[in-house]
Amino acid sequence: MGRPPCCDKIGVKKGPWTPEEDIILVSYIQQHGPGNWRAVPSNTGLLRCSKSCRLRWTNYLRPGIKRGNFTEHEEKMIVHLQALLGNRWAAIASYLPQRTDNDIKNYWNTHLRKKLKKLQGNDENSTQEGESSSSSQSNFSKGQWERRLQTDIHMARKALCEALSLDKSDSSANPIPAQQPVTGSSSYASSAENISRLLQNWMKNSPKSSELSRSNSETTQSSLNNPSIGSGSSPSEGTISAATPEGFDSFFSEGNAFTPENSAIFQVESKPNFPNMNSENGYLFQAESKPSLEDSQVPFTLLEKWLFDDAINAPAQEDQFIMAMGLGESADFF
DNA sequence: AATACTTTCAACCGCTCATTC
DNA sequence: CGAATGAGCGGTTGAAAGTAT
Repeated sequence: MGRPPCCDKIGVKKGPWTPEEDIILVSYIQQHGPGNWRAVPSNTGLLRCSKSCRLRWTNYLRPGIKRGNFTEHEEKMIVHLQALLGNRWAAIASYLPQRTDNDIKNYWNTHLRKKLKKLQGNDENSTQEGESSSSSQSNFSKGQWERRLQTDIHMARKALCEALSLDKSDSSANPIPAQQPVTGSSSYASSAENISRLLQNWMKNSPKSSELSRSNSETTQSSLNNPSIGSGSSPSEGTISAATPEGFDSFFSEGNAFTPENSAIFQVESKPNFPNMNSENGYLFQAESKPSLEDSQVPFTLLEKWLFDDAINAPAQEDQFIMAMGLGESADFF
């Protein structure tokens, strides 16, 4: 039996996403929620692979994403976590909820690695490494690997402890500032601003000029004109009003500037608990990458209990454990 | 102003693990 | 239980933007 293939490569569009495609995707997810990516291209008419849709959502459109310059604190976190976890960008990103793994990976490769290299270059007389920390990992001795393993366990304990403590208290009890749960309008707003900015740029140019600037926008335009999209040709799939030409125009007309405040797409209740999919008002965004409070209220398994108990007893101060890992010196990096 | 070179980052590719049938 | 497929991850690519000559 099995399932049909993810997506046939024929007719699948590649390359940069257009604002129109973004809107279609966001509209769809607003109504149906993230997940079931396989169904997204067929239900929206997007000529994109499901994988591409997921990537676009998680790396760019998802609420709570912060773009632009990394703060010094974020840099430090990345350096520390990279030293601890290696190139496990998803794991690192889980400690920086407003950043995507792709973002962190790019930032590491383009900025931090060079910075470290420079630093180590200045320092190389005293050390034999003289390479980036990632490449130097191959030189890890057995003891270093053991230490790293221990660190991973420590991190797991810590994360579990924090996740479990969430349902007892609010986020103010969170020991790691950057790990605040993505909640409510503020995080959402940053993403909406991203899209708003993107779309405002797009609006500055007419759709025609936008078409010219995009190599494959013809296909997008045709998808917009596809009557199967929007206006609910498939009743069970709901409607994507912004995806219709009329809806699209009115959606971005002067009076309907795409802002966090008035966008119908991005209305999000600022409750600490994220509502479930398909609530009365349609799907409201939830932070995908963070476990919901309900999720953390599952009964403890033996392992979780062990981790949790141990974490409580352990001196879990981040600085202490960073210092214990001999990484304190990397703080001087800045 | 034109060209070459470098940097940045969004997106793709291929792999692994999880899930479904 | 095994095969097929989905989802997610890390590495890599290439177009666009920026900078130097």
